[in-house]
Amino acid sequence: MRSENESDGQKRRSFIEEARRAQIVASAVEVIAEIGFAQASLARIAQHAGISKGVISYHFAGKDELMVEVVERTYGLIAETVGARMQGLSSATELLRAYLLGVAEHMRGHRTQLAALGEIFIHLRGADGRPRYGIKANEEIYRALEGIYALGQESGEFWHFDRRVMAVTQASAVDNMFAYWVAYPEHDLDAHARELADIFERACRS
Amino acid sequence: MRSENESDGQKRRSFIEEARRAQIVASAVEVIAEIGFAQASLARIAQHAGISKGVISYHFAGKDELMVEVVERTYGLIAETVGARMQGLSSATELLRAYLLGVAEHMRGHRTQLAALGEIFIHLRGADGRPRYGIKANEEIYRALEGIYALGQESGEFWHFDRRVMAVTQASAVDNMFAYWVAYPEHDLDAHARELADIFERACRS
Amino acid sequence: MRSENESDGQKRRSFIEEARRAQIVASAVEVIAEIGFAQASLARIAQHAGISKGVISYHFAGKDELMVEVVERTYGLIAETVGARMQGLSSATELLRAYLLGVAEHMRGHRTQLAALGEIFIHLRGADGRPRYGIKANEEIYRALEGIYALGQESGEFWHFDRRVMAVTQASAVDNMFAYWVAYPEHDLDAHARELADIFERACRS
Amino acid sequence: MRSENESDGQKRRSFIEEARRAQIVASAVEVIAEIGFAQASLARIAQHAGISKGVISYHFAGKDELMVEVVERTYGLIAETVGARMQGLSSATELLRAYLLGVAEHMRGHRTQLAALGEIFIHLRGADGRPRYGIKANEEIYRALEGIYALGQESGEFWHFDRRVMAVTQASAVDNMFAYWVAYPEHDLDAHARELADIFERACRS
DNA sequence: GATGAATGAGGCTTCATTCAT
DNA sequence: AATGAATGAAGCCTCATTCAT
Repeated sequence: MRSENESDGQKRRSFIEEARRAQIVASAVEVIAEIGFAQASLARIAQHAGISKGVISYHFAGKDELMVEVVERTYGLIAETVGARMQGLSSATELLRAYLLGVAEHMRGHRTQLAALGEIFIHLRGADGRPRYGIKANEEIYRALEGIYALGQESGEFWHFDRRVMAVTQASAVDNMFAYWVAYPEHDLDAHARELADIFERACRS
Repeated sequence: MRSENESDGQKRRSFIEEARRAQIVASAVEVIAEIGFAQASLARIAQHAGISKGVISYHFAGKDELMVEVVERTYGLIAETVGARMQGLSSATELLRAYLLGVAEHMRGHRTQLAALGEIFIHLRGADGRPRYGIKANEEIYRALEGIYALGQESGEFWHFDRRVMAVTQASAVDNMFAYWVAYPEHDLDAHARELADIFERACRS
Repeated sequence: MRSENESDGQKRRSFIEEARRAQIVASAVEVIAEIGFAQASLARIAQHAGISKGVISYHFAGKDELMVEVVERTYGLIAETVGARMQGLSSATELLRAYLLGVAEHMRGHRTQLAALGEIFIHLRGADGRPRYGIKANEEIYRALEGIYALGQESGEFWHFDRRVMAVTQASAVDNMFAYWVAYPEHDLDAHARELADIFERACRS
Repeated sequence: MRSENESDGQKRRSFIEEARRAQIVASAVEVIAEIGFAQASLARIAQHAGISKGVISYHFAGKDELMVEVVERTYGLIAETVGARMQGLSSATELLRAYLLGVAEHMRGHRTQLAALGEIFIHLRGADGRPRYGIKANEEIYRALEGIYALGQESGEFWHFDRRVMAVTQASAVDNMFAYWVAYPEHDLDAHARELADIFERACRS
């Protein structure tokens, strides 16, 4: 099993292995986005990639590792892109708007990945049977948003709402914006994001 | 199979059959809430109810029909209760607040059902493989909220936001409030609902 | 899964289930004796019994449970038969002879079961990967033999040898007598047992 | 494949190949002793040796050939060592004692190899599905012991017991002494061997 | 000589469903 | 009305072996 080599933190993956992993991840994304997590068996993912079922087992320790890698690759890209857009902004209002518009703009070009990500977040469970990415996995996002709110409340931009409730609300608004867009592809995602920015600006400002 | 009789819309179910269906539905709710939709096999539901696996097959055409019935029974109860609380109110602001507080109060006593409902909404798929209760199943709620928003916008209470976006946002805020509470049982649901009412009042008012 | 009912200690098995379990156990014994534990897949056991593979899964929680049941049924019968033959004897020498001759006589009519039992003892491993019936499973036999030796040493029949070493030696002598007989069916088992009784009488007597 | 050259009986192996084979054999011994024959896949043996899986396939015709080589190397060493210790002795009693003490002393320093050897003896099967080293593989030992017994019976040291039964018994006593020691590492192997020598002296002497 | 990659068979398990009683 | 029994498909995983580089 190739994947055991990772333990020392060094990337020991050959070029070809990296390519295969990427290919398999891409295939998984497409299959999951199309038929849903529960129906996305390794057999189907392999078939869609035009490879043997065993290849996946060779490159990944198991289905879980594959799914986690899908999440990491996809999610990492998002965080990177959006984070860059928020660089240099200082007012809480600007930060929130940049976040909303940025994440929407990035996702506009990655609908399949978005759909797959959502499926995995919802369905993937750990060996203990509990969701691997449940609500609790949002903690990082909640903290980040709460930080921005605290900034705004200190500067007087925002009123003294409960930051946790606001964070949960705003995060869910973003999640559902995407879910709505995945369900209704003709929906104008950018306009939705702008409207959301307006709504939360009003909801937060003092 | 008994269930074939339902097609004509008449209730032909005997008392005993009705009782069995209710018992099975209740068992399904508990099992799903505890171990999740994916792990809730008919065998486990039957075992938890203390009955034979075959009984479920006898009373329900299949697993799907059982799940649909779980949703209908549980969801119907909510709509009924919350609808009653909104009766007689006229201002849009009041209606929204009544809705938020009402649904939270009702759910506070039905956490198991809430958790099961969420699981089924997310997981259940039709014979075509597409989600049976996806975002599109929210259409009814969206319409209802949009109606209230239109009221408020006409009366001048609300500014002229995009009603669909606001509906999607508010519905998601409610859904996630519950999801958060299911994950963190010690979370103060009523306080969250009140805060949410404040937030959306600010977000909507002109 | 039927087998979950056992927990309360009551036998809730229907007649037909009991028959099936017996049939499956018998099939497992025959297959294991013939082709060995490692090759005895559930598929082959089912095929040899003329039933579907799923039937085994229905009646047994898993392969492990089946194997354990094979051991219990077979081993229990031996202990019962041999125990009865030793009843009423008092001198240590007599007890040892009765044990050796008794177990041999019983086994003479159960060679297939003996072979299967040996295979399972050697091969079966628990979930932790360690042998389920290793040497340590002989502890009970060792204790029983040591009891007899202690009797003989107190009465003066036996010299003061190390009881544990003698027990390990005698138990292994019996095990290998059977293994030899399984390998060489024409070998005279009863004569071997009588010779063994003579050998250990000389080895023990003071 | 290199190994095809062996057929003519000549050693055509290069130094490096010989080293590799020894390394692989050593790795196999360690892995088998630790996790058991059934779990000792080629992948694990290769990983433990720090080499690629393919190397094993390159140097050995298959898993079977590797296992056979493990046995031959390990077993050969034992026979050599113990044989040397018995050189020059003449009385049957002395020979048996030297054998028992010698093999125990040698094994005391080779527990890993002993454990691996036991695992292979028990598990390895030929292409026909029958055990490659079953009881029948003990024939050589039986013959050797029988030779000593014949010596003792002729010289009058021993009574006229059945030599085959005694050989099977004594061989099994030695095997199980080791198995017991592998299971209970703190067990005093040498003391066990001395006790065994006493026991069999009493069992054999006229 | 050595390696990484790929394969395909075979194993165990789970499960919704069907059926005879 | 209910049950226990049986089925067969599908899923994931392991592994010895083969092959191109």
